[in-house]
Amino acid sequence: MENKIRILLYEDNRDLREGMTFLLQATPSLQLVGAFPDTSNLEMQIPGLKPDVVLMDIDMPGRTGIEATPVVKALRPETQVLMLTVFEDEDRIFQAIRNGASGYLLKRTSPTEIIAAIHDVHLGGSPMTSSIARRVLFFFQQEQPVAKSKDYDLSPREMEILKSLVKGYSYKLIADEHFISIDTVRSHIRHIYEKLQVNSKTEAVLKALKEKIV
Amino acid sequence: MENKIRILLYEDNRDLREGMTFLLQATPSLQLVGAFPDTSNLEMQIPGLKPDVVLMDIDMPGRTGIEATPVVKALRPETQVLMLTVFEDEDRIFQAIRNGASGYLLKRTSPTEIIAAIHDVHLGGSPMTSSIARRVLFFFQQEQPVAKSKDYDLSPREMEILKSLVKGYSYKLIADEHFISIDTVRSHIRHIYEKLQVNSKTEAVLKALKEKIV
DNA sequence: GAATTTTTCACCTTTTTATGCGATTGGCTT
DNA sequence: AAGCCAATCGCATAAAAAGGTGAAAAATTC
Repeated sequence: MENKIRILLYEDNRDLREGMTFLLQATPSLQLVGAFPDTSNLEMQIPGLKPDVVLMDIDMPGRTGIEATPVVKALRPETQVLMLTVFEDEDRIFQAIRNGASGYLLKRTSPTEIIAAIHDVHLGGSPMTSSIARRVLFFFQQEQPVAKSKDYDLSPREMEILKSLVKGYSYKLIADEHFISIDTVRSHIRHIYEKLQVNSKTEAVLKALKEKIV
Repeated sequence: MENKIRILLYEDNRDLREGMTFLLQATPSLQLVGAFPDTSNLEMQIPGLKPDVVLMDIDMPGRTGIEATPVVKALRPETQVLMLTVFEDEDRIFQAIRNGASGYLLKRTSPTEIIAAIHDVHLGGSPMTSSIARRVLFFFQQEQPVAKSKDYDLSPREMEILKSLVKGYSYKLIADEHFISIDTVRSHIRHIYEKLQVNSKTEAVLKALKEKIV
């Protein structure tokens, strides 16, 4: 069998910590390398214990799990952080995600699923309860209300040239990049302007960016 | 027992469709109200069959599942759409999500899990494979590099001019907008270029947008 | 109140863009 | 075979933008 997955647990509630410890130790594929009630020695423990997966409670005295997460990622980027919490509020979820957490489980998740989730993050997945996933998706849907990009019917070549414009290139550079003469670049850009209904590089670039035609 | 969950299936592959049909019909809590190889009659089927959950293949002849999803949500917002696909590429995932899909499963997901996922969406969750969840999370983490908006030390006036540049204005327009001479505009823009380390309007605009100094 | 920065303006030169009016080739359609 | 369009190139002109140099009033900082 391959090497055991090294687990480090941060959980302030003693009963929960001991319960989890028992669960983790009972699982042959996992190796619990530490279990602590707070993250005060995080800076020593992460490099020392080299965990593959950190199980992180959110509410802990001192530094919260959310605050500790980016520290873990900074100390050891390959370590995956799995948040474990009783709370399901939006703010915490997004903070944790932005801080680099790779998964987000509710504590009422069954032991079997927790074990499965640990394997999951270790394999590059992001386990989360489906209710949390829904919140994340919902947030996404809010984000980009306008995903429809009008069709300006640019030819393939014109599209390439437009992409170069969006890189901020001059006509000369674009010509070199595509091995065509500067007059050809002019020609293409003329057509692009017609189709996009603009008449300057800047306008074309802005339109391309705003309407995501690049 | 409560009412059965009404399922509508769109899947062009006949074997898969029949397999799914069998699976769904064998599940007492679900009621398959239709199974079609394409979405050509979507506009009739959704209001007629009133599905609670639509299982939507992504690749179908005619209208793809991604295109059909917003139509479903428009026709019947309370219907949950669950994408079923063999593909795991970023674009499709995000398109589907933005178009209103509530879950995203890979076809290799086991029957048990598919059934579980259906119950899940119906209860307001968003089941997705953990690998897809990872992509979604990763996208989130990318999103906000807001923290580091370098300080280019632009003066208030220069900032205003830069904003006008980002609107795509010409020197002349900017001069008019701010009631100053075109030479003054030039002067400001020169200073902006120096500070931003660029030497064209387009580059300045791109830098302003990318680094959010506007 | 002296020094510095910001904002304003001017003039001049060179480079880059925008636009008009061509043309040729090759591929695809009818 | 005729016609269309995409992609290539050329030349010419005008407009816009970039870059150099300088300078003076106004505001801010020290």
